[in-house]
Amino acid sequence: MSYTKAEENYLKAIYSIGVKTGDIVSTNDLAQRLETKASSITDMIKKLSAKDLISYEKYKGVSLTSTGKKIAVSIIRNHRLWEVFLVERLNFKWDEVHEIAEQLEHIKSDKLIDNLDDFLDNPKFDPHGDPIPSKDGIMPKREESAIVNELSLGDEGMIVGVKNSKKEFLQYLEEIQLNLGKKIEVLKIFSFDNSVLIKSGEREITLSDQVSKNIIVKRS
Amino acid sequence: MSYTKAEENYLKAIYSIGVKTGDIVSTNDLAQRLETKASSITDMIKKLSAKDLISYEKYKGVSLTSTGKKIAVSIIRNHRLWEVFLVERLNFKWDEVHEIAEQLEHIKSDKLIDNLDDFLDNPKFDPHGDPIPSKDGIMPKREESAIVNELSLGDEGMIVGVKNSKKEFLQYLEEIQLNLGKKIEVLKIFSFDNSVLIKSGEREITLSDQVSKNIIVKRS
DNA sequence: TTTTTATTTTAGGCAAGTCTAAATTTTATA
DNA sequence: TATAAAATTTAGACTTGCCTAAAATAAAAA
Ligand SMILES: [Mn+2]
Ligand SMILES: [Mn+2]
Ligand SMILES: [Mn+2]
Ligand SMILES: [Mn+2]
Repeated sequence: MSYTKAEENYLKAIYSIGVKTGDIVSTNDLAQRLETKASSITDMIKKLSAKDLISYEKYKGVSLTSTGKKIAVSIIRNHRLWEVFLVERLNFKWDEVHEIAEQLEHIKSDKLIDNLDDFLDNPKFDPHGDPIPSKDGIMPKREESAIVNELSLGDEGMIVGVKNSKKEFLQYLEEIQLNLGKKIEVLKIFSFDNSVLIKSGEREITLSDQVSKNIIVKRS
Repeated sequence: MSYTKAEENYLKAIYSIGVKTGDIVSTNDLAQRLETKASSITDMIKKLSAKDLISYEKYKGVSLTSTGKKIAVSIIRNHRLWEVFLVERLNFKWDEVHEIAEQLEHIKSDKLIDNLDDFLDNPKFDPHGDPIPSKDGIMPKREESAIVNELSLGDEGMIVGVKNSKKEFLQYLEEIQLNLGKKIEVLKIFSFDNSVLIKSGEREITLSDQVSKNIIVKRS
C-alpha cells in the first residue's frame, strides 16, 4: 500500500500534535498545523478514517490507528535521515534543511532509506537533536535531559536539542553561536522576566525566556 | 516560477522525443511515452502552450520554447545526478536507480542540486553513460563513439554507454558482466542475423543484434 | 480524387484536494 | 439552564490531471 503526499502529511501532523495532546487531535489544531481550512480537514479525515489509518468520531477529534502511526513514524524517519544527509554530507546549515526534507520524506523506496541510513552510519538523532526512529519504528531515547529554562544557578550542561525548529530560531542560535554540542553554564537567573545569563566557552550570553525554554540540555 | 511534477514530466518527454524527431513531437508519441491517452495530452499541451513552455499548432505537434527546454534540461540534470548518487554512494546497481530518480528529479531546491553536484565531484556522465547537463544547460559531449553493431572485425573498444536503459536490458548486461568501462574486441560477425562474437577479458560472448545495437563504445 | 484509416481534438465526467458560506453541534458564559 | 460563542461539519464549487466516447481533421489507400 502506498499513500499520497497529502495523506502522509496529515498522518504526520496527527502524530506530532497527538504527542502533546495525548493522542486525540482536534480539527482546528490540524487546520492550523497544515495551514488549511477546517472544512478541508474534515474532508480528509473522512478518507483516512475510511482507510483505517485513523479513528474518527464526529465532533470528537481523531487519533492514529496502529497502521496510521506506523506510516507517520516512517515518514518522520525519512525526514530526519534526509536532514542528517543534507547537513552532514551536503554542507547545509541546520536552518536550511527542513523544507527540503519535507519534500524528500515522501520519496517511495524502502531500499533507498535503508541504504541512506547505512551510508550515514545509522544516526540516532537529526541535526536538531530529534530522535530518528529505527526501521521498525522505535524512537531512540535521549539520555536524561532538561530545558535550559528549568536549570538552577551554577548548573552546567551540553546542548542536545531544540524544541523549536523554526528557521528564525535556528538562525538566532547560530548567530549567538549556540549549536548542538555546545557546553553552557548558568551564571544568573533574572526571575522578573525569567531570562538567564549563561556562559558558553569564553562568552556570556543573556537568553530570554522564549529562547531558554526551547533549548534542551544534558546536565553534566 | 515553479512547475508541477506533471508539467515537468511532459517537458522532459517532449525534449527526449524531440531529440530523435527533430524537435517536433506528436500527440500520439507523447501519449505512448507518458502512458496516458491522447486526449490527456491535448489537455496538457494547451496548458503548457498557454504558459509559453511549448509552441503548439493544432494538429501539428509541439516543440519546446527556450524556457521549456531550459526546464526539461534541468530536470534531466537532476535525474542523472541523483542516479550517480544512488550508484556511487548508496550502493545501488545501475538497473535499480531509474525509478527512484524519477521521483528525486522533482525535488525543488537549487542549492540541493548544486551541493549534490559538488559532493559527487561534478560528474559528467551518469551510471548509464548519459551526459549530465551543466548548471547552465550544456551537455558534455562524449568523445568520438560508436555502436557495437557498427564495429568491424578486430575492432576494440571500451563500453561508455547504453542506448536502452530499461531494467531488463541492464540486468542482462550485468548478468553477462558487461558494464561501463569494460573493454571488448570483435572476434566474429555473423552477417545472417547480425550477431557478433566479442571478447571481454578472458570470456567470449555472443551478442544478438538487439543487444549490440544498444551498446555504445569508444574505439581504442 | 474519392474513400478509408489514423491521428488529434472536443465534450463531458471523475477523483483528489482545496475553498467559501451556511448549517449543526459542542462548549462556555451569563 | 438558556443563550452566546467557538468548533466542526455539510453543501456546493473550483483546479489539476486524468478518462471515455464522439467529432473533426489529416494522411494513406484505392
Ligand atoms: Mn525538519
Ligand atoms: Mn529535524
Ligand atoms: Mn534514468
Ligand atoms: Mn540514466
